[in-house]
Amino acid sequence: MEYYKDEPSLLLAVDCIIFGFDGESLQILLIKRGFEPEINNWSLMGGFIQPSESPDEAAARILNNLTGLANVYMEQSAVFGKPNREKHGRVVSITYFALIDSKKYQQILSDKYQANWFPITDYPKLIFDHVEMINTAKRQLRSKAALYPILFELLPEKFTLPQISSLYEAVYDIVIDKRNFNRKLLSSNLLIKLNEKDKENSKKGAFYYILNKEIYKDQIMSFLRYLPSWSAQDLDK
Amino acid sequence: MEYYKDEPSLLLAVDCIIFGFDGESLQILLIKRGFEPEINNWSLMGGFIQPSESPDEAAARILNNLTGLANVYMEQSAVFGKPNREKHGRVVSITYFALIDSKKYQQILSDKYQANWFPITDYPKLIFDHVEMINTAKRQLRSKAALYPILFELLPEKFTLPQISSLYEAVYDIVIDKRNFNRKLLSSNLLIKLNEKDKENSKKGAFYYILNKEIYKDQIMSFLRYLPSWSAQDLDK
DNA sequence: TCAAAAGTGTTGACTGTACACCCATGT
DNA sequence: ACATGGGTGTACAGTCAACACTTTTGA
Repeated sequence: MEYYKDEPSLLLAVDCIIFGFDGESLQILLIKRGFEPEINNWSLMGGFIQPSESPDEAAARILNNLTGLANVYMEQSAVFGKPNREKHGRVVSITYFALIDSKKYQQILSDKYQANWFPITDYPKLIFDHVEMINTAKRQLRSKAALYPILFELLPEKFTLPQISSLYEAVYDIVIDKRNFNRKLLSSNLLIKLNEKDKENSKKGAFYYILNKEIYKDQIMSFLRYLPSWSAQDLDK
Repeated sequence: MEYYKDEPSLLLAVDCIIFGFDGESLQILLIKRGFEPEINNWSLMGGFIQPSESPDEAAARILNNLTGLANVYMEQSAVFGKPNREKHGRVVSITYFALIDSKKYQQILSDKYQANWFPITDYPKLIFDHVEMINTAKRQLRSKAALYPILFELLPEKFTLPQISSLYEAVYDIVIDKRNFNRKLLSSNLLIKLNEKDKENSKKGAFYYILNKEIYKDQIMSFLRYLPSWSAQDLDK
């Protein structure tokens, strides 16, 4: 630090916005904060970046400590750093958003950890600027998902066509014509049909599909052009 | 700081990737760094976040100090924070990208400041991880511009149709059919035709247009669907 | 008069959109 | 047998994509 010794240092934190999907609606994972200040109030999962780790590593560590989750899709979202966003001192926070299949972890989370899923449309009061963080992440999720097929990260490995359309309906808050959407989806070659049906959600049963990983890896969702004439308001809400 | 006093603090910097367009090709603004370490080597404009300012304010201040520019389109790009990205101590850097009409500032910049425009395809060796920062910003610029009409920020207030298509050709590194592109552009109602021609670049002269700010404000570039079947590789280069 | 860039129109292919019915099954 | 959700087909409309020539004017 010989050169920079006169520069002001500060605390750098990470907060994770964890989106989940249970087959019906979009959810968000929150915890009762485990340390002061604001202990026991609902909050995003957060923590401080340690000297030995990058922000990405910190986000993965924090997520793992607080929920047991690992190997989850996660990406940098935004930086929140207004001087007074925390009253107790200068803390700048980098947010990350994660996408997971919330059904897979429902039990583990509430048993071992103080974490709980809430509907994205109705969650408790949060500390600091965490609501703003969630809104920013939601906006980014929509933009990103308009170009890349990342929403599949919210589904189980085997999923059905009705599940995908519900997912898109939940994320963009729109109504989708399933006939057209399914056609578009299938013509993308992203999906491989299995000889197996999900009988949980209907009597007839819906065929399972899995992702064609080869194509998925770096595919742009041109098929998403199907979504009806967006306006910027739609994406920015 | 009563609660967080045991947490590790660090230095938070801001680096600005300033994209410019001169009517022909995409450029980037670099300076000879004015302080140690790495003094006098080419670098992005950077500096440390001060206690009284948000990251956004720091970015604007640094840009203004080093170039005289103000009121420029700027947005957060990404965070770079691997523990050893700078050898002289732990510094995490938030990058911003800015878009400006480079012709407007050509003289001022090289006279009063140590700043210089370079082609985005050919610039000098940079310090630290600044090349990676530029590549990330380029990728984000492409994604963002595929959904929002932000590239107009790179043009002067009055611009011509040939200028817009050159701009899109430069940003996406593609060849555009001007007949189709112009038609699409005009049908978006984003442009207002002036009764005045730019005679600098051709003998016949090209009509000037200005943006229809009302529509521009929150318009999605659905017209950009014109761009030929992108693949993720195209956007990610 | 020639060179250089601006501007303009048409057609066929494709993709998007709107719309309604039958299917398979568990109860 | 009926209620529930899954799946399929067609026709019209709109957008995209490919294509070449004329216009203007300064040198």
